[in-house]
Amino acid sequence: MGRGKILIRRIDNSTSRQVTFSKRRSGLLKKAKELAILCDAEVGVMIFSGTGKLYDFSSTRTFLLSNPSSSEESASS
Amino acid sequence: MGRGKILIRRIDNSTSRQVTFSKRRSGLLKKAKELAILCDAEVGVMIFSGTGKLYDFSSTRTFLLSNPSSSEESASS
DNA sequence: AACTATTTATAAGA
DNA sequence: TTCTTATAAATAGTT
Repeated sequence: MGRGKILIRRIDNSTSRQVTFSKRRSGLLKKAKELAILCDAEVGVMIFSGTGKLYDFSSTRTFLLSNPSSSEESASS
Repeated sequence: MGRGKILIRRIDNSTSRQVTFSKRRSGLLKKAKELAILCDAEVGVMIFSGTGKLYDFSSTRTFLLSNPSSSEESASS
């Protein structure tokens, strides 16, 4: 999906890995949200970066832990 | 992403909704797996269909039980 | 952080 | 309902 085809294996270069993490994390959370809306499904996604930072999405407030500070609630995409 | 553009809102027709659920569920789980591998991230996805059936993915066996800040497996940069 | 050439996902159809 | 394919969307590499 880009200028070239890639193999699905760990990206060695840490800068590239970080950039890809940022792009794909956004894409995954967006698709999770779309699935929940389109199909009326309950969807939860949790992503921890290498440094332990959490990025998540939950289609319902009480889906996983009811954490009010979770990061992707009702963002526009 | 298909023969036509769609709006992101609940699909009324239940047959279409089911077909889309099946396709997009697969796509979401695939992308979750790719993110985990490419970026060495911990990723968990849970999806419940309207009938309550669970589809999930976890990049690590202990995903839901471990402390993210203490899991530093194979970090090399 | 933007851009765009390409690959990939997928909405409709068969 | 599994397979196809035209098209929308995601994104890899670039600037």
